[in-house]
Amino acid sequence: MRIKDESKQKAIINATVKLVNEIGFAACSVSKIADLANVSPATIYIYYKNKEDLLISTFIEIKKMLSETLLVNFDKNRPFRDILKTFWDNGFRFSAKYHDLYLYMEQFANSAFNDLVNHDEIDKHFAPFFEVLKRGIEQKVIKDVPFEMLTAFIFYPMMILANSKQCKNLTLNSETIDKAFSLAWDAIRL
Amino acid sequence: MRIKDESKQKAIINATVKLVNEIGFAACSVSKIADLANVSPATIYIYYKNKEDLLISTFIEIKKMLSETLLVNFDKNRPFRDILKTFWDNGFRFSAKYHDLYLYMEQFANSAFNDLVNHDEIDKHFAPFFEVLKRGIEQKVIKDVPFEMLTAFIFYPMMILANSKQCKNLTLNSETIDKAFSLAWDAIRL
Amino acid sequence: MRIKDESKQKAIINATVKLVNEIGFAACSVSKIADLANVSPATIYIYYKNKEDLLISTFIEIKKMLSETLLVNFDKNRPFRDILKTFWDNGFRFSAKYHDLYLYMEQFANSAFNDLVNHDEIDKHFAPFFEVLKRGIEQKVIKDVPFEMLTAFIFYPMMILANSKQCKNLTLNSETIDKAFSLAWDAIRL
Amino acid sequence: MRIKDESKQKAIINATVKLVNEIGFAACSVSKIADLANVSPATIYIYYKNKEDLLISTFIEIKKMLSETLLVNFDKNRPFRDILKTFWDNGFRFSAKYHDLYLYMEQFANSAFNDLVNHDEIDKHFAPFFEVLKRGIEQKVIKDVPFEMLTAFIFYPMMILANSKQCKNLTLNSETIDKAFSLAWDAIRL
DNA sequence: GATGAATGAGTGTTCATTCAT
DNA sequence: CATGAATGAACACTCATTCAT
Repeated sequence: MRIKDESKQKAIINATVKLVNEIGFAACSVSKIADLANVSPATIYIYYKNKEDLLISTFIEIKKMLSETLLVNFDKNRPFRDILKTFWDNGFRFSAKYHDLYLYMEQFANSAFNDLVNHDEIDKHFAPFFEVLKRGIEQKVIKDVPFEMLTAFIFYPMMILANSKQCKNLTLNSETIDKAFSLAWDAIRL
Repeated sequence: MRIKDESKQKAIINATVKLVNEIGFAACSVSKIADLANVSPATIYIYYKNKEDLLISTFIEIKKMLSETLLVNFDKNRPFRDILKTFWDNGFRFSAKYHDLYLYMEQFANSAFNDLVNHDEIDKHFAPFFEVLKRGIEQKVIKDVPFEMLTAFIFYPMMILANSKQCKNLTLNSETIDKAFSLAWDAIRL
Repeated sequence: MRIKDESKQKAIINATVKLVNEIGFAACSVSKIADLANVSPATIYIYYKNKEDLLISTFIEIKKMLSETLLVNFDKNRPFRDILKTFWDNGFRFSAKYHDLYLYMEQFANSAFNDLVNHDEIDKHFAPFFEVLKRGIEQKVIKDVPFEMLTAFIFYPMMILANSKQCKNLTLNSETIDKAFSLAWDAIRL
Repeated sequence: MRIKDESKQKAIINATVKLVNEIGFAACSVSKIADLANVSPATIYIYYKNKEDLLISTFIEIKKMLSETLLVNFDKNRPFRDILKTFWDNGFRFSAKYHDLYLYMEQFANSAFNDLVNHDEIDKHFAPFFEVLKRGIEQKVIKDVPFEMLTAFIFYPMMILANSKQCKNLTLNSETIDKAFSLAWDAIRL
């Protein structure tokens, strides 16, 4: 048995991401992806059960990458604000470095496919982040409100600001990123 | 000649919104909409130039409704924080009252169709909101940062919190809504 | 009872002919014709039983016009060759003057609709022409071959030569028309 | 992978030709062709880019066959009249043997599709025929008139006479074919 | 007489997926 | 493993025609 060609799978994923960004989820078909990836449509079904599986797997893959990037330089012994700031900076770094992946992630998360994803599985990768928030509440550094309310003022503003389509007039640089963080921090700190 | 039956157009819009919420944008076809609206597919093309036109027009209609709802009880002479709080409450009221419309709006805004919309036209309806922010900055009540940064901490957290799909574990009531507002306010105030 | 608006009917016929020439029979729809004629699709059904009736009636109308034009200056007492030459010139005059009608006629005659036409009815209008041929045979001026063979060397070459689409490189003027007639005449004369 | 089934393509072409003859160009739809060919509509799009491509390719294929048939027994050293007579006989042979193809060709040539064909490409196959005419003029055997005028008295009468729909009352046999040729020859000879 | 609204049936084409090689 | 051929079902959209006014 030959081994599955990893370069082919990567080509498929890249094509998927690129195409979704170019023409959107609805217009994205398996054969168009195959064309762009320079493989046969049938080949895609070797690597993925079906179209849904391809789209979902790609999403999960990206989410994993994001969680890994977010945790770079994570040191739970540093001051609470600094830890959050590191997350924040890492998030923007990811959005800049892997912009296509980032936009795919957003389109996916707001599509009907999102309902089909096992989010508990994904949340595991973000566990350290939730741990930090939990300690922050316990140590009375941040407000004692539900997690979802906290993330609504940390994660989502970040996602919007990092989304070039939604924020056309805002240039992202270390200055604006810092500024934005001060808003996020003010929102949640006690 | 027969006169245009307004109830038909309403049925088409309702069916569109409902279907997008049920099965998502990508899976939403003209004939499915027609079936749900109890009209012939051809009838849809009397009221709309094509599928794109139907989806965009529906989006704009909803945006208009939202802007109108946001401005209820708007009184520019009240204290700045109160004005914002009124916007905030109106936003959640809209999301509760017209939940389907709200979810449609979100899916649309994150789809590829969003690029086809003339956003300047829509922004006009939200002008009073931007005026308020502008005055807030001038009067040194809120932080002097770009508009898009301010809305990222007011509008978008609201949209996330009001989106039942994204925030499954958060019950919205006047208490949580007030609490969330205090975070938004802390984010932007000086 | 109001009287049928003759100008409307003319507009419909003109639109039909123009559209068939522009986009061809297959692409020609009732609503497109209605648009071009500036009437409602329903109006067409006041004047014609259905689309087929419209197309056929238009064809017959044109054929009638052609037969009338062919008979201009017809004088059975003139020499046989002169009579034919008059037919010949009249034919080219018609094709030049009513070029759109001419091309419509050709497209129609070669389409499947042609089978639906009562050709005996049309042939009546061309009876004088056949009479002339008959006399020509009797007087041993032209070859004694079946009518259809004679027309194949008079009518059809004329139709081809007068069809700008088929004969792109041939300029029609009195000289070339005369020249062509000499070929036709040589073909049939004894 | 499966290999392209040549019999399928042939079935598609046959169905196309047959259907055009039965119901005409305008009424001829892809799904009807697919039904008659016993393939899925989608299969047609494996062999042809679209409907237009199918119709045009079929036309060109037939034209090529015709040109090959016309050139059977072609010997440029025989007397000029004999060469033409051989063309003439070959033409009628083709029209009899491949009557459906012949009628398809005629309908196509008089439809709007004809404008989309690259006629220079087709004319190449008929080059020997034009060569013969050219030599005939040079050797002062036939009249010195434009090519299009000559073909109008050779090709087109032949096409009409061979078209059973246009010439219902004329039986084609070697006698009538010879007779008709004498008219054509008289038309063009000096 | 004249109209635009309304439609079921159809259009050409693409879809996600499977099959044979 | 990898492929292009093959497909039934669906797609967005237009058709010829009728209806109510």
